Amino acid sequence: MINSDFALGLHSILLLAADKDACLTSSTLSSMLKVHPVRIRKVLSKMKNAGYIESKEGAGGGFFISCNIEKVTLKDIYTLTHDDLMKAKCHSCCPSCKIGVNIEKVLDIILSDADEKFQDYLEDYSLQKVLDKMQQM
Amino acid sequence: MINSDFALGLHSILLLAADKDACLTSSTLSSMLKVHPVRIRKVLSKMKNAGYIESKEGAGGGFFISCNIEKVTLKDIYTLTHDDLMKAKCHSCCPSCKIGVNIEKVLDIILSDADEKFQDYLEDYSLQKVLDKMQQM
DNA sequence: TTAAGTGTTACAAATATTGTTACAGTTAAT
DNA sequence: ATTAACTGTAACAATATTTGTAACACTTAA
Ligand code: FES
Ligand code: FES
Repeated sequence: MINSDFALGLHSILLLAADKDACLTSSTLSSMLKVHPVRIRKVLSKMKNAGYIESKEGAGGGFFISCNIEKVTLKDIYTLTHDDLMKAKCHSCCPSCKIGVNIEKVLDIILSDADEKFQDYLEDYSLQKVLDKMQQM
Repeated sequence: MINSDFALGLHSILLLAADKDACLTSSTLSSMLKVHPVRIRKVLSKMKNAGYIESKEGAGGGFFISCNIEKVTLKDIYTLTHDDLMKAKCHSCCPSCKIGVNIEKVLDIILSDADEKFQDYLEDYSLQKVLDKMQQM
């Protein structure tokens, strides 16, 4: 459910959020996070499309924060980094079974409800709040 | 978060739960679920250790339900099929950063709280309740 | 005694994730 | 205007994870 794009994207955006004036290149982030620059750009491009950060091409370019970090939450990062809803990889099974007909449907309902609860929880954490929580430790 | 052992295990145990007298072999389940018998046995052996089902070796053997299906919940199946708690695959990053020091710790706290909420939700669904819900559709 | 099962390990194949290369486009500085 | 330092993307390679297979010891019923 939580994939590593989430961790990577969050880590990056927190780094940008921590200093509103910072303009970090994918190469800089890359060496900080020990992850390939191209992957950084891919993940950050989603955040860019969502309007959470901006990027500047060319020499002296890079990425910088462009959102209200009190408003953007972990839920936002979560949705951005997860294409499909949480879904059990159901195995195709005999449609003749009384069970088979509905099990996938039922699981989908239950899991998407659970996912909703999960996201509700994440929604309570703005980037700012996460940053604050880190200070307190 | 939800892996396919969960779906596979749940599907199997529901099949057993649906008929208390049924004794299904891994081979039968295998052809119903289109999954290799050995994998079925692996997943079911966990359920056996937990006491939710029993198995009988030798000719005429197989798996059958041995728990109160009003009591065993999706949470139980979930715990059984997930070794680690939900954990963000954090990338090792410079421990010199003010952020780096705590980001992993904070994420762990937040995610394990969220996981708890998620499991609380799953705990509401007993196997019986899932079976009932399937009838209603 | 044999056929039909489970239990478990070791290994192979398939799939998914991650890294790499390549290159077109953009910008700042010289 | 040329160059160096960037982003944006796509195609491909390497790695890691998941899933399937084969092998074999052990158990039980017929
Ligand atoms: S095998 Fe899925 S219910 Fe029949
Ligand atoms: S790179 Fe993770 S916080 Fe420094």
